[in-house]
Order: sequence, then C-alpha cells, then structure tokens
Amino acid sequence: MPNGGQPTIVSIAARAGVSIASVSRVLNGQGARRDTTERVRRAAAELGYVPNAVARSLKGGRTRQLTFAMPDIGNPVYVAMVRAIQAVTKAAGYRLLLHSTDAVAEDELAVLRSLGDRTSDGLIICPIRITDEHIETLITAAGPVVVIGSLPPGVPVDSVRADSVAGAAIAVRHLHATGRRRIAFINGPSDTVPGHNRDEGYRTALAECGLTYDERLVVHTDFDIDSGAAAARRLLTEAPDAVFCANDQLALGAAHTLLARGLRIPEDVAVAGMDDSALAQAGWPPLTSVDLGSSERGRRAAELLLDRLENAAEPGSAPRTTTAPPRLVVRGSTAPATDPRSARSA
Amino acid sequence: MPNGGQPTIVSIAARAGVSIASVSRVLNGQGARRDTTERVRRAAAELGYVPNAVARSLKGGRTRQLTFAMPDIGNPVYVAMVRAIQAVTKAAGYRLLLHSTDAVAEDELAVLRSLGDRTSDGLIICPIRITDEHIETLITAAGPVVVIGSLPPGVPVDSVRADSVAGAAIAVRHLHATGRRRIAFINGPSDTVPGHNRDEGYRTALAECGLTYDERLVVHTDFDIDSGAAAARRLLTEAPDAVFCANDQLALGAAHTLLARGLRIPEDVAVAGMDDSALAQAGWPPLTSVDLGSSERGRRAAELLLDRLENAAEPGSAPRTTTAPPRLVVRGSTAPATDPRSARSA
DNA sequence: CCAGTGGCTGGAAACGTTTACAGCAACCCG
DNA sequence: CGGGTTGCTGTAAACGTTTCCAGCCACTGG
Repeated sequence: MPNGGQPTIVSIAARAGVSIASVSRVLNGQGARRDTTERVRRAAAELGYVPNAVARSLKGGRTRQLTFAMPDIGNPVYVAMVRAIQAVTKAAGYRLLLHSTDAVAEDELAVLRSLGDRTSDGLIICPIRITDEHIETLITAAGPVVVIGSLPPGVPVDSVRADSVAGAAIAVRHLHATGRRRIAFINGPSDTVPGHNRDEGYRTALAECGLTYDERLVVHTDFDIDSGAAAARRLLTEAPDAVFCANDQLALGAAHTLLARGLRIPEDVAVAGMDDSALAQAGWPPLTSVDLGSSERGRRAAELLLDRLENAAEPGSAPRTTTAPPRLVVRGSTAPATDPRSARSA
Repeated sequence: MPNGGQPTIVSIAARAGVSIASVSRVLNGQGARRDTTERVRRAAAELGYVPNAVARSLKGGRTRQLTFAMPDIGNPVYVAMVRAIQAVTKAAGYRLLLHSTDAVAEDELAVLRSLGDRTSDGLIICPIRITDEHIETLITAAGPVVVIGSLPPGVPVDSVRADSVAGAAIAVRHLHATGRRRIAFINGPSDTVPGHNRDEGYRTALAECGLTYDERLVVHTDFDIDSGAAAARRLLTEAPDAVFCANDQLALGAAHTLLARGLRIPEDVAVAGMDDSALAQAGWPPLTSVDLGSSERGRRAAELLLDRLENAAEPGSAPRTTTAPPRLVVRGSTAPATDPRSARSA
C-alpha cells in the first residue's frame, strides 16, 4: 500500500466484488443495477473513500481550481475582490487559489507562466505594472486569463478596468465644490498604472476647476498607511486645505498625521481617499472616498473567466473589456468648511 | 493532441530523439551524457515546456501545496498569519492555498475532509468553534493538520494557541492602572473559543482589581466593525469610562460611535482592542491593543506542519502544542485621564 | 583478451481515475 | 424460436510523470 492506506477505487471494487469501471460509474451517478449500486455505495462508505482529485484532474485535464493573483492581501480592496470572485467561482464549483505577488513584477510573471503547470484552469490577475514582458507573457499564457486593470489597446486578453482617471477627477471636483483651493495629492508610484491614471485625473480636474498644478502639493510614495503618514508630514509645510489620496490607506495615514498635529478634519483640512474600502468607513472621521467598484470588478472578472472556460470560446475570439464606473461616497472628512457642523464649541 | 497542444515529456523525447526516461532525468538534474542533456534542454526550451504538476503529483503522491483555512480573509489578524505562513512555506517550496470558511462550522469540516482528495499535502486551520464533530474529523483527517487555536486536552493534533485569557487580563489591568473603574467589555460570540477565553480573562482581571462583574457593561456580538459600533451605542447609557474590546475591529467600531457622540478618547473614555492588527495603528486615536502574536502563531504552525511532512514523523507521534505569550501595546487611546496631554485648550 | 565495472540509456510499470469498447445476458417482437 | 434491442458489466487504454530494471557500450585491470 504505497498510498498511505487511503482507499481507492480499486479497494472498493475488491470489497464490493465488482470492476473498477462499475465503481466509477456508480460514484458518478451513471446507470447501474440496484444491487451493484448498493454494494458499491456501502463499500465506499465503509472505507471512507474520498476520490483523488489529482488523478481525476490528470484524466480530465481540468483541476476545477482557479487562481487569483493580487499585489497585496493586506489591502482591503483586494479582499473585496476576493470575496466577489469567490462567490462566483464557488457557485460554479471551482476552488479558488489565492496568490499574493507583493507587487513584484517578477512574481506576476511567474504566476502567469505557472498556468502552464496545469495546477489551475484559469487565472485572474491584478498586475500593478504592465511591462512589455507582461504583455508577451499574457498572450502566450497556457490558459485563459482575465486582467483586472488597464491594458494597452490591442492586447487580446479579457480585462476589467476601473475608471480611476474619472474617479480621481470626481474627488478633486468634489473638494473644489466644498470650497477647497489648495488641494494636495498623495499618490502611489508614478510608474504604476493606477498611479499614472490617478495623476491624470487629478490634473484634468484641477484644470477644469481653474486651479493650477503645483508640484509642491504632490507626493509620490507607496500605497500604504505609513507612506501616507510620512507624505502628509512633508506636505504640512505647504498648508493645503485638502488632501486627496490615491487610496484609503494613504488617506488614513495622512489623516493620522494631520490629527496628530492638531489640525481638525474637515474644518482645517479635508481628506479624501479612493477605493471606498472598509477602512474608509472605519476611519475617523469617516473618510470620503471614491468607490472604484472593487467587488463589481471582481465579480465581472470571474464571470468572464468562467465564460471562457465553460463555453470553451475558441481562444482567439474577441477579447472583452468592461469598465466599472466610479462613484463618490461622501462622508465626514470632506464636509464643507462652512458647514454648520464645523462650528465647534470652542 | 487531446491536450490542447501543451508540450509534454513525450513531445520533447520525440524532438530530441531520446526516450522519455532520459528527458525526465535531464529535466530533474540527474546524470546524462553531455550530448543528451543539451539536446533535451534545447527541445524543452524550443517547445516552451512546463512540467505538468498534476501528473507529477499523481506519481509522487505529493502536491507540494498546503492549505490554510481561516474564518475571514477581511480580518487583518488572519492576513498577518497568512503572511507569516506564506514566508515559511514558500521557502520550503510549497504553494499555499487560502480558504475562507466565513466562520461557518460546516465549511470547516468540509475543508478538513477535503484533505482526503489529495489536493494539498497538509492543512493549517483556525477554527472558530470546536465541536465534537470537529474533533472527530480532526482525528480521522487524511493528512497532517495543525490547529491554530485552543484544543481540548487529549486531542492528538498539533496546535498553536494564543493565551487570550492572559491577554484580556493584561488589558483590563492596564485600564484599571490608568484609573478606569467602569470597564465595559464588547466581546464576540460567547460560544466561540476566543469569545469564551476573553470573557474568562476579563472576569479574572476584574476580580484581581477589586471590581465587580456587571453584566450591563458586557455585550456579546459579532467580531466586526459594525457590531462594535452598535454595541457601543448600547453601552453609552451605562456611561463606562473604558471600553475593552475583544478585537481591534470591534474597538474601531466602538471608538467610532464614541467620537461621533462627542466623547473624547482617551479623556472621557479609554478604548482598548486585541490583536494589535494594522487597524490598531491606523485608528484614531491609535488604539492600545494586546498583541496575541498572530504572526508568531502563523509561523510556528507552518513550521510544525512542515516538520510533520518532511520528517514524516510517524502519524501517531506525540502532538505538540505551543502557546504564544500576549503582549500589551500601549497607544494613545488609553492614556491616563490625568495625563497632561489630556488637558485641552478648551 | 576476457571478465568485471560503471555510466547512460530505453522499455515498461506505476500512480488513481474516466471512458471507449466489447461482451453478455435477458428480453421483446415477429 | 431466432434476430435485434436493451441494460449492465468488465477489460483495457489513456492522462503525463517518475523510477525500477535490464541492456548496452566503453573502459579498466588482470
């Protein structure tokens, strides 16, 4: 018993006195005589048989596993995506493998290539940067892939994008509408796709509002809480009346710094984030944030992937792209400076 | 080519003009003639060969995949564990499958049973409740399992526990030491292991401090932000001078409610949480929290599991249990009411 | 020069399934 | 009563690897 004592279809066949083919058929619900069915069922139950998924996959060529690769499991945005994806894939009978690439491009490529090892039937990937090598690897991937993020035009791969250009613009216009004029911007790395797009939205909206772009009000840093706090410290000398942040984590970090310096939010400075993650509601004051539709994107990506798998759309068929519209969620952190609530007892 | 055109060891053998056995040997770095080695390597590269992990697993009996099942991916505590586990398993050459059970017992059992399908070589599970059925299933599991959490004595399974009884007690004593006397407690469900233990710690510490347990100051609810906020609303009528929460999410929710009602933290009410997750540092004011060693527990669990796997310790060998000591991390949310900083300008 | 040795190699079996195919009995109908 | 149908069953091949084993060749040492 080289197997470790695990019962197999063979043990069942022996015990029930039938062939392995019959066992397989009974267990997969195909026709069999009353008598046979019963004997097999009983033998399987007595032995505590569990089908070997590996053998099954080898034969069938499918693992019924899908992979989701994201830059950072710690970021609530991706958690939201995971939930949405999970809901769809679970319903379709697939297991979901999660992979955190820690935002390193090499890891992303490795995941893409690993589709070739047939460990999973398909992949949803959320790349933070998109290099030529990414595109090359995407095209030659050994199985269906859906990208969550913006792909250059012409790349024949399904994708689901967020309109973060428009999203950033909405936030800036909102800040302007509440009377802010020195709107600082804490952004992620400028060489990432999200970083680049948010920058574009920021500039566009500033122009629309008749404000001029002032590079002293802009900081590029990493997408996490500590970076947000540090960036805000640097911005303090510029005395902004609003800080727009490229995600909620940055916004939370920034708010933290501002409050620690005795500034009031929103009376002295407004703060807005992006993603509308759980963090935005949890922050104090609750953060205004732009919902880029993380759940929606996750759900949609999963659907696209399943469609490729189940309907076996010929690999070359036209790639589909969906864009989730952004939505501003206004909370306390950007109440107008002239709002009655801002009148403090002091 | 029923395979989908994927190159296999057979295609390589044909192209290189050698047997499949030689291909396998070359690719696995075993001895071969210079000439053979080179031809195989080249053929493999030209075809873009990637070994089929499924076939390999079937033959080898191991998938080099491990599973981590946790109640909730959204909770930063589990994220910390995932990171720690990942670090260990990745170094050992294992892939990690993540599974969110959403705290439903049936799902936990399903994961445990699914070890039998040989999809992964071992399992780390973080059960929220432990029923007799859990124990039964744990014992008969088809592969090595490590439990993160408290197991009743005598269950022959490796486990890593947090001392949340002691942890809760530390927090309560700290609140008492800073002058608080009406210490409310927002706890998770009392029929969960963590919920039960934290309750015990709370009661013990109260007694030590000479305070009496007052059930009007205690709320049992779910382990998330919204529940914390709702619980705090209910507690307001009791005018506590401190709120101890069974995790950081509850604490954040509670702080939120308190601040929204115009109470000052820590001047009017102190707030303390547990887990010392990213949330605690991110909150405003930064939350005092008890670090229950999530990373440490994750790391340790991974090590135990790997040890079982690699050293093939005979299944019956003595189960090992580790306990991670709690550690109080004091932050702004529990500064003593008499602290000079608490004197406001007003 | 021959037996022995050692390095490489190929054939074939094995891992646990699913499934095409053929065999076989029982039955129905003409 | 014979030929066809029907319903079930078993044999064996296949999925893509790894690995045991035996064979081959070229040496080496006596």
